[in-house]
Amino acid sequence: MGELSKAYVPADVEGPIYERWLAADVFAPDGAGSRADPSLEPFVIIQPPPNITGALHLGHALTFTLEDAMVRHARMRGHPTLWLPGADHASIAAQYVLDRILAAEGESRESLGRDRYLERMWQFINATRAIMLGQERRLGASLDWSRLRFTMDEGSARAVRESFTRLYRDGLAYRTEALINWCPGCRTSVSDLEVVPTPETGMLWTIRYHLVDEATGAPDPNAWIAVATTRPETILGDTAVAVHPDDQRYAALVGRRVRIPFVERDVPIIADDVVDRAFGTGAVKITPAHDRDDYATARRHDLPMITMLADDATVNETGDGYIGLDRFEARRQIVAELEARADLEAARPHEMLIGRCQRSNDVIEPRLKTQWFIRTGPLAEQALAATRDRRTIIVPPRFEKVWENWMTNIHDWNVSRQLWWGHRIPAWYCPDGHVNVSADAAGPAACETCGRPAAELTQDADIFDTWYSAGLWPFSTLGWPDDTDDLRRYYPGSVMETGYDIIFFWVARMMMLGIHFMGEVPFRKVYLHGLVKDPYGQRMSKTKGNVVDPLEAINTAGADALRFALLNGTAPGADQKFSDERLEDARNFANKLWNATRFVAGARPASIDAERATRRERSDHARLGPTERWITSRAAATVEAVDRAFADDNYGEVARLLYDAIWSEFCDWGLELAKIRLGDAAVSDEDREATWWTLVEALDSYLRLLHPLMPFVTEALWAVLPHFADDPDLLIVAHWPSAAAGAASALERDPRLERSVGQLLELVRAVRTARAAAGVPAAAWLPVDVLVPAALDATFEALTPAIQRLARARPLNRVLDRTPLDAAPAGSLAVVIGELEALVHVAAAGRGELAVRSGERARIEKDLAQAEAALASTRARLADPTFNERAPAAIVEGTKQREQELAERVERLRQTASP
RNA sequence: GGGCGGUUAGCUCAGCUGGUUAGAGCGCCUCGUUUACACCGAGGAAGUCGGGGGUUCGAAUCCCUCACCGCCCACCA
Repeated sequence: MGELSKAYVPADVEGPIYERWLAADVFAPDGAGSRADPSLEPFVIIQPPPNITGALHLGHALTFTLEDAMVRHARMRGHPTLWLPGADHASIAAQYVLDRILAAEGESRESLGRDRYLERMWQFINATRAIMLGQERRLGASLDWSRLRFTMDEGSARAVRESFTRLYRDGLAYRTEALINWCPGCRTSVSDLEVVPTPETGMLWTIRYHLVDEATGAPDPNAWIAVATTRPETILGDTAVAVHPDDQRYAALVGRRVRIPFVERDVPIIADDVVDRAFGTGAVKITPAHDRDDYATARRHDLPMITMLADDATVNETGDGYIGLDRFEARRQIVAELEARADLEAARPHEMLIGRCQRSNDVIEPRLKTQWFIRTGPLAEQALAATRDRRTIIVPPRFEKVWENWMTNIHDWNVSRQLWWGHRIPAWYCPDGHVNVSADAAGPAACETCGRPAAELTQDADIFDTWYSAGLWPFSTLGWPDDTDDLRRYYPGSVMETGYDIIFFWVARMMMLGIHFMGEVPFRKVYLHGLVKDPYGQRMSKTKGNVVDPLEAINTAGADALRFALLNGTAPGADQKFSDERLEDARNFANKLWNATRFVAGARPASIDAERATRRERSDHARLGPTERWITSRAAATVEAVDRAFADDNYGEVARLLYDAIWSEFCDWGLELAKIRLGDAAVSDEDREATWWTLVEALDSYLRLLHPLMPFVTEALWAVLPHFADDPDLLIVAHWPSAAAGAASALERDPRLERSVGQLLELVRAVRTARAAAGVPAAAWLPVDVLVPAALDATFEALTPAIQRLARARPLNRVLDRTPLDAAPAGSLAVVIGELEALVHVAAAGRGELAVRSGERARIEKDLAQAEAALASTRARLADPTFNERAPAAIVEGTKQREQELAERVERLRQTASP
């Protein structure tokens, strides 16, 4: 047995313990210290590799805590566990961050050039990655560091090239010119998911387009069609005006032509269902190259598509008179000019949704680009089939609907990014326009179509969307495309744990790519956690300044406290508010546990010497009193309840259960009861030892149960307890209490005993209440008479010293019949608990008059009124024939019993209220 | 425009498939130098379970509806 310092200082225990785990090599499924049973199914967590861009936030802390709890739980149950650490290169996010750092130094992407920029990026991310991994250790994450991976390492690169080549070969990757989301700030395309619809008040302008006179070919100054638009600058790219086919107002105009101002282009008026007759003027300008609807309309009508914006969102060479102007400046000038020409019919504020870049917040411009796309239709179908036939389940289930909806309406995935930090698209183009896609890092030896030598081929300048390599994570990290042992053993994963906010970004892509390349789902279960918000329910963000730094929380309260605080408030898929109070409460809990263990360690009977106390012994059953059996039974009940909560993936429930069991049961009652026998000189050594071993037994179980949530403090405390011969040195690899070979499986439930002891504990509570109500000094001894039914006889006898001490009740007299109670003297309070009745003689403490004094009388009368009301409603129910007829017998019986108890309670209280 | 979640004590939340008098932590009030812990212990005050309707012997729990808050999805210029 070891020693515990008087004060619990998390910082002193956490660091050294993590080092011990590392030294013992217990994290890896095949580590030297692993005690995994190879015949059990491996438990594999797929974790979202965090972005290398910076420090971890509380959301990460929740992720790591949940996953670590899952892994530790499975590890203790004997499963080989694999939790593979990693980092995501986060191309657009990383470039965004680095660009800002460079800007502060007066440099830029352009000034450095691709090679030097990437060099700089590696420096940057190597530094941030080290910080990030250090934070994961501080949190206690039991990741298998021997398998550390990165989405930009060679293994990922190979998987990216190989997978993309196969997708291309299978017709699931294609290159085409299409309308994509362009972020002028990031200078790249982004996926639909990265466009954030932002409500804004813009303007809706009504503009006149003059009809072209069919005879002269000139615009008619007196004839026009008015269109409504929120983006007048796109006039420069208009190639038609559309009206609804059934709109009588414009029926005669369909087929006529109008003159587009500034660019002086004549375009047709067409009819299309897409037009909403009720909106604006009922006529819409069509700008195919810069609007999603218009693009679709143009394709139906075979209209020309004119791109009028450059990459930096200035007007390009097609925009006569406005060339080089920023889009918003061009808009301003165009509106002014239209007004000057009297072609601006109206202008009014308009509420609308503007697409903004998730990263840079720039207004996204839809525009035409030639890019690579993944054909998601067939892939999504497979992913849907997998969730529908439950090969992968989603927790909580309500997200299945969201999943279904998204997967059935999925669009093809634009994977080209005009960025530098990421995996280069493995496509090479020959001057004749032939496309070569190659899994070879060096590219094809020659054009596969025309045989031109490699030197004449040029590789696509673009890189992949970050989520492409992330989507390969579950198998690229296990050696794919090679057929490795790891891949065979650890694919598919058991649980994919992540926040619900990246279900589409990441989970969906892993499912689609995993099924396609591996022929089987990448994971059996998707566990989604919620967002961690500030105490006011606001999303934490750097700009709001309400971000809680996990490291700071760890430094002030300890990693265990942070972990417990996060889990204590969690339910699958539910957001939680995080506050200092929560953290403090968790820290207090760790402290409580520390002190309870310190007490148990220090309470070792002298008859067990230090040497003997290094080996765990089973408590001698014959010597266990009701107290000991109660402690054991409650611990057994907790094991059962915790197992159920784990099975339900309800980690918040696990936390609550253990908090209550350890604090309110084990500490408040168990330890206090045990102190009686431990400190009683009249008790035999053997009995005292049995009591102590009982405490060790219960505490040992609680530490095991709590370990997945609070690994550090439990590991430190477990070290001071005696262990069985087959226990390991470290709790992290010790058996789970309910596991078959569990060291603590001797715990047994005894519901009848729990009820008996429970009633006596209630008696203690009632005496305390009476004492407080009557204003009896805490130190004073109160005489108490108790009427004990035969069934409670033995238990009462055994617990008498405990009741005396805990309630400060002395003399504690057993009375044999009710007579003394019926003749309750003034200055005595009657107490009725289940089968027990008692009289607390407060008068004996010099407070007799208080029993009938106004304050106490009001109190008793209130209790009486409550009891009478309860009795009345219970009787009313029993008098109802339909209740007796339809309610289950057990309920009816219970209600009858209740009626009896209430009647007696009312009688007692009446006597007390009016002596 | 669809869809999801939430609404329980001053605050943060538990209350599973309907069944005694709805619970916990924090905060608040009273008391406490009992040899694990004041990051503690004992006791207490505090809730018409968002509103309305329904099903049922019985509803915080199931159904309908309304209100408010939050989120997701969606091509109305």
